[in-house]
Amino acid sequence: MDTRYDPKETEDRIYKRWEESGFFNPDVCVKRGVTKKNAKHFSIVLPPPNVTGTLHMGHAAMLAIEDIMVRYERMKGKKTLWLPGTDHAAIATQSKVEGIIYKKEGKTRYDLGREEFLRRVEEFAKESHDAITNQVRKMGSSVDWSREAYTLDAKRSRAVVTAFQKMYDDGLIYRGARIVNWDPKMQTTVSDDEVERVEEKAPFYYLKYGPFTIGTARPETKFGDKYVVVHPADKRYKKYKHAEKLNLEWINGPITATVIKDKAVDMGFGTGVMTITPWHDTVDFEIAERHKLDREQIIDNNGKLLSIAGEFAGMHIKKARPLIVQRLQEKGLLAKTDDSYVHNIATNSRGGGIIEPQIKEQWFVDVNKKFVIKKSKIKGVKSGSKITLKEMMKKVVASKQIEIIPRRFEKTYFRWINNLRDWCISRQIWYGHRIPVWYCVACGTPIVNPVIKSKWFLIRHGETDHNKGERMAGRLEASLNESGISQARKAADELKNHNIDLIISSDMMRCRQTAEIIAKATGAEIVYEKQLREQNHGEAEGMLRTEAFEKYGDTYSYEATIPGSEGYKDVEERAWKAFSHHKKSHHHRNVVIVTHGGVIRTLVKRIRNWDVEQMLSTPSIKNAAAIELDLASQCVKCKGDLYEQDTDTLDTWFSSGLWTFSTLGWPENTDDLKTFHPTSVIETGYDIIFFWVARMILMTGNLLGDVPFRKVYMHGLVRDASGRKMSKSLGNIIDPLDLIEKYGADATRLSLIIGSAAGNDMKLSEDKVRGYRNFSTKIWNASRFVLMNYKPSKVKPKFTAKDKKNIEELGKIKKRVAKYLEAFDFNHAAEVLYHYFWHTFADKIIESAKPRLNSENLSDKAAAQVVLMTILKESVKMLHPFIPFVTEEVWSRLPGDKKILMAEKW
RNA sequence: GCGCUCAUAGCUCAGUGGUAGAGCGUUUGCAUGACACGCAAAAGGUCCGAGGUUCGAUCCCUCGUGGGCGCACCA
Repeated sequence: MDTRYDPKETEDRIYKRWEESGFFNPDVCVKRGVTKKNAKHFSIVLPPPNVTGTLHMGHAAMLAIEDIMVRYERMKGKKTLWLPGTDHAAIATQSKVEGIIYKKEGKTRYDLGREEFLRRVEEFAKESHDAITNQVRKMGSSVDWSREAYTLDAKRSRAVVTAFQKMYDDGLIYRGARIVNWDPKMQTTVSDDEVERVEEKAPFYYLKYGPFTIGTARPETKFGDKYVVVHPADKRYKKYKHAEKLNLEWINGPITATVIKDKAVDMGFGTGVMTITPWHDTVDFEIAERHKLDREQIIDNNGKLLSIAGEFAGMHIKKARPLIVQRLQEKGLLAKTDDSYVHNIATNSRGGGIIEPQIKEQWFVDVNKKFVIKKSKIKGVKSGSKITLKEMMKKVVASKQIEIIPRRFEKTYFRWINNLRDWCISRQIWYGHRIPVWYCVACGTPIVNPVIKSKWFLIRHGETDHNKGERMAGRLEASLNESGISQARKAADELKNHNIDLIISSDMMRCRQTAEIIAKATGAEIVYEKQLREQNHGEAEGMLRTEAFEKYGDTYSYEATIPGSEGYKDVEERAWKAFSHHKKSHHHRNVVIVTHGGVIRTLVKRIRNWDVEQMLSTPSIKNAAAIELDLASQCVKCKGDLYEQDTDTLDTWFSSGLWTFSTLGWPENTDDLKTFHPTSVIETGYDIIFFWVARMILMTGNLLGDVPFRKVYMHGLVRDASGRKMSKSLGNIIDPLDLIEKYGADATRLSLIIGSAAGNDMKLSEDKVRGYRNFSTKIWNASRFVLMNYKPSKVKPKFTAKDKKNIEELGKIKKRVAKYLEAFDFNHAAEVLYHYFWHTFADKIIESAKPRLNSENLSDKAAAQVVLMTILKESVKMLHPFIPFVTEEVWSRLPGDKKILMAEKW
């Protein structure tokens, strides 16, 4: 044995041994007699790391703490499960991948299209996943890999859909138009919690608004402001009555303003007068709600001004602002400018842009609506009683059914719940769970999670030279040109993923060719249908559009205008008849309909229940573009049977909120669910108490009528040696893998445990890690010494009083450590052990044993040997949860049975 | 503005209603048959300030000072 312990040589080998032993899996522990069948359970789900990259020191701390708990409980004989997994982290991952692609290829997600973009994200997520699971192993985490889960895998997706449906049925999920946080950069809504306020210095303008002076930092929102609000108690504006109308000159000319009195106004701020923009401000929105005021959209989804802005319309707000100020100045409406104004602007914390509030139709979770809690396991709430999500969330913590460690975070928790508004759960990003709602194509009625009988695709043929040349090609035959062929191939490629059974195609050449390409890719049979032929243009066949237009007038009319031709009306009749007929006979098959631009327009008109005008004002779809429809049971409202799924995805926290039970097999009532839920502890950083902890409580309360966990243990943030947050921009990030490489996982773990209390941030320096690396070496060498002096003999040991005292002290240490561990005080547990092993065992007990080990008095010698071995064994066992690798390695070299240390009795 | 939190040795941090602790660092000895990633010693603190409760406060309470964090507002 070497005088230096080499973690690099040891750790991977030992982790492999653990994995192969199967003892990470509680079922194996029971089967192999390590755990009793009827033992109590101890379960933790690993807070799933985001697949946005690799693990940082915070994750390392989390893994260290959880592994201590888990190893301790396992050694104490509990049926112990630590369930690992990863989180798709929808918006964060998408944002990250979008950034990478843009940087590398200069392309946006729209350039790639939904399918290709998602493929790229999945690829990235896979790499992250592999890096993460490798790191989790390197840390020595005793997680049960056989149960590993991903928030976006099939089982978890099923849980998400089931959850959505139940909450929808309970009336807790609703769709409504409300003001939301819109991120123009990522083109999506974000939840209130994901909005991060950043300080900004901006000029503050005082504007003349009739007899009033109003202040604003955002003149570009002011176009539509026609309400002027003052506090009802403000004496300065006493002479203006509520609802009084005033005519005044504004940015783009004279307007009529209405005076509103509302307490939301802060009399002390600025002039105490404000105008409101309900469409783009939460407070203004609420004022408008209270007084039933008009709302008007000023800024579009891209941050550009709408037509209300007059000549500024179409301009980005950033560009428009100085011009608008200039205009105001020219009109004499600018009273003064304050350049020292500092305010907070809302940004999307997940790598997005500056938030522009918008009123949008979105899906929400209603936190104030009562629902019936059917089978309640919540203290103080009877089965069958009614409760709101907010009330339930408060109750479980107030009643101590869930204990938060450290206690002070309860206050933070309650505060958050009190301020909680309905949770916007729909996102316009692509990576995530599609919202499981379909809309009837004809009337828009929503249906949650319907049984889809089949998929129907309407696809236009690929390009021909006639298309390209803007020629009237109705019945005129033409074949695909080169780009038409490649368009068709691309379309066929995507259709491959949909198990196409049948292709119904127009029998004209351009469609036949397209259909054949699709058939080749999908293996589906083709049926030709004459009724799907393109509109007959009669005399005008072969003419340029412009020529025909001159000669016959409107060539796009509903009624036929060209001699010998069909109008759209005629096409609609035959095409719809054919479509309906095929739909009836092939409703159980996935069908691709290949036809022409004009035919698709008329079919879409029928399917979507449009009027003629709407059809005519909607342009033809592009060559080889497809419309995807789902066929399901008849719509309750209009009897239609074609549906489209909502294109939005769910907030990532919707799926992670189910984590404690979706990982255990819910909605199936599995053995795992019965055994391990509610979980014993959730251990996480205090920074995600709202995002995650609170939402798990919310979801579990509604879906299971229970709590997700008994205890919440929150660790602090890991900071650098001078207390700064570790971040890329500061360049002070310490990679856990580097530390492990240099000093070993044991040392890395201990340095994250000792000297840090629950909920308090910890500072980490390499010096500290080095110190604990030295401790590993100490254990190694002390063990070496005990071993090389341990020669079992037949002589009966004769123990001294000191020996007995030492053994007694060992027992006391054990009790103290256990007490600390059970109080989640890992810091002290580890410190006590550290101190005991080094300064009591190694420095005192071993030192004083040295002469006895060389003694001629054999029974005294034997006693010394036995005492040293006993203490060593016990110490190594106690230390194992903290520094599993060295202890396991030492254990394997001790005499006696060769059981694995992680499965020993503590 | 509301709330939380921290202030103890040079540094990083534990801690307790009764004479102050650890690691690292510093100083001084030691190549002592486990270990120099070590051993043996040592120096080093008005426990942020003021007041209060108490027989007694570093600890409990109040106020203050200075850091950190969260939430809300920001027209």
